[in-house]
Amino acid sequence: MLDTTPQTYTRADEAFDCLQTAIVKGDLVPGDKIGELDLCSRFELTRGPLREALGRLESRGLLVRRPHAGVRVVSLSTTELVELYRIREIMEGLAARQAAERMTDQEIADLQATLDAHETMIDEAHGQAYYQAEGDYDFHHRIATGSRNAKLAQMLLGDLYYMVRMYRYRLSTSAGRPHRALGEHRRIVEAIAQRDGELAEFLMKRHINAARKNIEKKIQEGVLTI
Amino acid sequence: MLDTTPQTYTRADEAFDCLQTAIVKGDLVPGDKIGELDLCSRFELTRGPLREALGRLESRGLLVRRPHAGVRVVSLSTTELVELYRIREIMEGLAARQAAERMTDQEIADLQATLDAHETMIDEAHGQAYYQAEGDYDFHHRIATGSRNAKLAQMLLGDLYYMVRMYRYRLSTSAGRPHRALGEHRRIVEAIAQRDGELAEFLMKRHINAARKNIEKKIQEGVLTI
DNA sequence: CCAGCATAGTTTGTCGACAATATGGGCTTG
DNA sequence: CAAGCCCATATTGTCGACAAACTATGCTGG
Repeated sequence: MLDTTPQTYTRADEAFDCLQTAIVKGDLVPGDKIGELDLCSRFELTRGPLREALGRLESRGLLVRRPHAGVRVVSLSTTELVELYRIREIMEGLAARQAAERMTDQEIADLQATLDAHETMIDEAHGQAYYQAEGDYDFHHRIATGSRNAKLAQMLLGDLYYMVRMYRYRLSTSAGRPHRALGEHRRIVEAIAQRDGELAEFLMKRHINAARKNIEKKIQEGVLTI
Repeated sequence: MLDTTPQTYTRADEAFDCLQTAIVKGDLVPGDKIGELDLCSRFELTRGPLREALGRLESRGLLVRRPHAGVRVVSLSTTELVELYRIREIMEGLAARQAAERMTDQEIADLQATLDAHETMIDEAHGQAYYQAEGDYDFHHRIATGSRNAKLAQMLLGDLYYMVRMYRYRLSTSAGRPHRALGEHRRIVEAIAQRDGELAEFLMKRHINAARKNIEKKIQEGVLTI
């Protein structure tokens, strides 16, 4: 009885994944009402597991639900989106600090390899914001798990990232930003490799702060309308 | 259509509240398995709403669920409990900063009144750790909501506090700590009243840091065994 | 012509029963 | 006598139907 891997994928889990990806990909647009039986027919499942999944999504803040009145995808205001980045800033800062203290050498090497792959991706598909976003997500994902702080990783990966990604596809990254972001990533990894948690935290916070300011600028320019 | 208050309390919400309070109060002990129909008979409801509530609780990390194998209350290791306080430290620090910037004068006055009431509570029931805990909770609750950062408040009030409270009733506060904590609270509110966000953040972080160290000390002394 | 209300329709909340799967006990076998 | 296997049981996952509540349409009255 060493590896207990019953690993039964329940329909509710399936429904949860389907809905979450549908929301992130933008198939389910924020704001408009979505009926339960519409979702049932779309994802080939019954209302029981679906409702369970809806409850979970609501609890995570991706859906808002009013009794007897249906469920709709949460639509963040511009200020709420900015507030989200304020939270990211401190939480990812902590993650970077703890990652610097706790990541294995192997994990750090992998992380550096990831950045190399990321660089070629940017060079090849110059302007392709999608790959940039995925690479960026991968980077932050590894640091969150590398922190060895289960609750922190859960909050980042389970709550915040999905909300950020949900709005990211609209935020076409500005011209030279991918390269600049990559440089920032590189410096963060350097700090982690040197086991300098304090510096890693500082750099990560500044990195996310830059992203936040970038969004705020776009909002003020009127480029971004939510 | 000014105040849309249908506010229908659904059975699932009821189940959610019942379970959450039962977990926090310690009626449901961490670790041991709890059957669904046991819960149904205990709270007078059917399995449908119950399962929905279970999904929500699981999503929030208070329950851990294995398919076909039942559900059990999460049991934190000592390191996980300490990690929780690391997260609290930064998040409540941010909350204090934003509260200093955004709370209304009225809210600040109420907060000060709360501290006064809290002081008399401590004097009257000296040693009664329960009231201390509730007053402490009230204080942090007000600051979280006062931050005007919806997501931040949701994460603090919805996720972290319940987990902390779940373990708090075992952590009998040490002798002189209530008075010291009250003093720390006072200084935080002072900083908020002066609209000094930076100072408020610093003081709040130090306040929670002290609480964390207090717990770590007890763990090392062997007083606290989870 | 507009405002307010009653009603019909649709959607959600809830319930009970059926099917699938993990746990525990007894048995067989080395 | 111990270890591994098999089966029975109980619990969980899933489904379809009924009841309650909100939304929207049409009507009446001012």
